[in-house]
Amino acid sequence: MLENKYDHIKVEEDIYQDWLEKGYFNAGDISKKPYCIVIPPPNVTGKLHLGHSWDNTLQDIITRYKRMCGFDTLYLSGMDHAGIATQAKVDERLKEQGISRYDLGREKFLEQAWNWKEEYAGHIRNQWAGMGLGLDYTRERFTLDEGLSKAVRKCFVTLYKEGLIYQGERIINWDPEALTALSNIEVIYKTTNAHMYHFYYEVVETGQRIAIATTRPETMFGDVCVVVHPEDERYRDIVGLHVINPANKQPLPVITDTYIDMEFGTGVMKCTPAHDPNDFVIGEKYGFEKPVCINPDATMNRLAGEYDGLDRYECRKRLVERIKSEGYLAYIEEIQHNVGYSERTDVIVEPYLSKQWFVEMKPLAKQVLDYQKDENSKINFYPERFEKTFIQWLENIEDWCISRQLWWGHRIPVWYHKETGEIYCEMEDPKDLENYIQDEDVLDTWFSSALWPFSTLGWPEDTEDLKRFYPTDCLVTGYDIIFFWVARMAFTARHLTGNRPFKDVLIHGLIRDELGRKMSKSLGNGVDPEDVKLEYGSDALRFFLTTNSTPGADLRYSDTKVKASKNFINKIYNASKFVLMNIEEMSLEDIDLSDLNNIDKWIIDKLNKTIVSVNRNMDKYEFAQVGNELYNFIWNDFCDWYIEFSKSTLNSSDEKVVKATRSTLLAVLTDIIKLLHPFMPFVTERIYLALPHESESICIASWPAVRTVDELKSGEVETIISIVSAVRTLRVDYDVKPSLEFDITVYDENGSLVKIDREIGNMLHKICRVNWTNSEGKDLVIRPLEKGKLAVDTSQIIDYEAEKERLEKEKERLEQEIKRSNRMLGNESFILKASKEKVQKEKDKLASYSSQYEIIVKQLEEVYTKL
RNA sequence: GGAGGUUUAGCUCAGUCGGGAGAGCACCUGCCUUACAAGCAGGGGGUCAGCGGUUCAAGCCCGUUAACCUCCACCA
Repeated sequence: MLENKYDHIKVEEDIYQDWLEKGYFNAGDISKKPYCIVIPPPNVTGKLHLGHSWDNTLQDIITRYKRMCGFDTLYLSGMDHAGIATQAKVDERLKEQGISRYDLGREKFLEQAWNWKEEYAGHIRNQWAGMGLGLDYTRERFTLDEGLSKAVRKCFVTLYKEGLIYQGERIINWDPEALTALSNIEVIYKTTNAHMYHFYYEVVETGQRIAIATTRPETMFGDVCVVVHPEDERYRDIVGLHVINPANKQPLPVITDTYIDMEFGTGVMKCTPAHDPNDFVIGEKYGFEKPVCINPDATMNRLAGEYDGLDRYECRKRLVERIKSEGYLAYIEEIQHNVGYSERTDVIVEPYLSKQWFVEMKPLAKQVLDYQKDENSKINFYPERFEKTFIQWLENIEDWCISRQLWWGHRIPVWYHKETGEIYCEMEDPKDLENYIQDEDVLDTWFSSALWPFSTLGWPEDTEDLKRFYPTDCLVTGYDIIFFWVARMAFTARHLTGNRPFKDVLIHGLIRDELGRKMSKSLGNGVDPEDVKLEYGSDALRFFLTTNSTPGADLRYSDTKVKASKNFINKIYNASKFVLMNIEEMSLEDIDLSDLNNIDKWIIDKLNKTIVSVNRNMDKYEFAQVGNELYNFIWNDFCDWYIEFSKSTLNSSDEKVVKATRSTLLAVLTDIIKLLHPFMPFVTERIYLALPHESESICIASWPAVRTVDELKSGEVETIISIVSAVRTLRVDYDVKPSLEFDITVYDENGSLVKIDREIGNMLHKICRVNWTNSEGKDLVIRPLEKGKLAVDTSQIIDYEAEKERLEKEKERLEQEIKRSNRMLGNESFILKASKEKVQKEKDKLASYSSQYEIIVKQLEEVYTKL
């Protein structure tokens, strides 16, 4: 039995633990077809936020749906070591204790990091439990575990041997706080107020001055030349001569290159090959040295002379002052330009010449792009437009810097021979390990994430799980990580497994606060899923998250909408209570749908249509549609009409009628909670177990199928509904007190009296007293129905003036409709070109309008005689 | 500079095959009717951003303008 009042905390407690103990989420029934979604592994850096709740609920909905549809469903659990992010957190914790990671050393630091991981993995699992996620924990993986480390190594060694991973000295993005290289996409460009410094450079040979601009004067200690366009008349005379670098007084050769844009600035560029990617290319091209003048921690080095050891910005400040005092500062321009910041540490990234490991992306990207042209093996994006984003990025891809100067991560599987310097890169460690030194660096976190869909299933071993569940069926993730993750999984999968990593990608947006702002720590506008869960329940949060946006769109958190979801759940709970208290000791075997009355058949028919449509939309990941349909069916059709009708039929003296109603109530409710289960697993389980049930848990119950019942007489229930609605409206129009009596007569479209069903009588009885008599000849209010009309004796209360106004208004509306309809039907092209059904439909409408119009006009005449 | 998105009721958003504009919340009126006041019944409210085109028919397709948003690239 259900508790009298719906209490989400009580309903949601204990259920999850039971599910886990029974092992419903553990895949392995090989008699069924497999279905697999791997969880996007959350970082073990902290608690999960609302974005995770959204992402995970979508995955959970799909897998619960598939499980009920009879698939051997694997929703694979796992977490990500999150290199930089976690290392920063552990650093921070150590700092609170007054120690740095260098005090500890690599080994001890990693111990700390593993402790951190265990701690946060526990928090994360608790949060998953709170959200009700049907994860298979027996297969849980961690990006740094043994198996995945092996996969990472296999990937690295393979690509290395194919020449697709290489070591090179390039300009990379350097994070001077984390002291590591970053990939291009880990740099966030922000428009920043800055200065453009224009300095004078004196030509050695002639003494003339030219102006050159820079935004980063401190890098001038690394300048090797100045460059002008070969066709630039202004500088023709000084090409081949030298200018004095005002920073260090060293002469710089003036060279030409067509890279220079004559229109930009003064048309002269200083070239700093070690601190700028474009300058690097020029430096390479002309064989210049590439002097580095900044240290990894963003202080200046010896090349900066008197500024040696100073922070880069302090150096900039002092250098500019000095140059100014020496008379070589032309002017300082206030500008706005894009400055790169580290995604993780938010410090300004330094473009920096450094020896790093790279993946050559062009050939790998090409494989994916070719593959996207094959309808049968491409990755299908939902919504489709994100495929374009994906493709454009791959088409313009640059090599991926994968080495990181961190400790927390996969150590690069490369050893250097101590004497020969020869490189060793194999699956096994070198036999004579003492003769080698391993590369100090670790791999980008995304390098291991890129293998996630197959590494978690056992790759590179040819495991049963890999054979069975790979390629996975669907990946659910936000559009913000298509580049970081989706694209990289696509190419590793294609190259290493010869397959797509997943058939479908369902993309969602970002979750925002009530005002549409991104949720962030600095704004303090984050909403904690735990708080929402406590106040409204996990089911309500899940229903809100998944039925309030279209795929790919952002979602605003809305307290009132979560509350509305909770109210919906309460409605279902109460409806279930009603059903339970009316089905007596009924069991599933007692359900008999063979002899139903029209209203029973009507709700079953509505249910059938709902099931068909829900299935279609579930398969398209259109969960907002599903939510809407279920909401309308349950609230409007089932609760507002069917349950209300049932209050009458349940009291019937005819046993058959009672049985049919009970059967229908139970059958429909059972299907309703099954249809809702993926969205709100807790409350539906609670109700399911309170009802007579087939399975020991709704998690493993079967998805509803369309039920066959005797054919429904079309339109009859709609007619009843329209009569009831018409009377209700009348009652309000005339402000009828419940004690007043109505005499009501209903005529069909041919003007014959319609016999009123007991159900209608009972429905109306709740709002006013109704007598079903032939009331001809009395003072009547007439209201047209879609077919036929309704006559009500309201002689005691009628207000002819008000009635006239209402009728005039209705007459006008009908006139408009008739006009519109006539215009359409009078249009030859419409008759000729529109489908037969459309034309017939329009004719039917016109007929209905016309008959209603006639009724109104006649009634209006009546009313005018009374005025 | 390139790409994409958004614009529909007071607010937040749906709108599938092109065929009479929808929901939730808010608002107004009346109801504690024995599942539910977290509720019931009734109601008001829209130039579907503007302009043009295609079509018998456009919120939907095409073009264009505007405002806002996002991503990518980025120049001394």
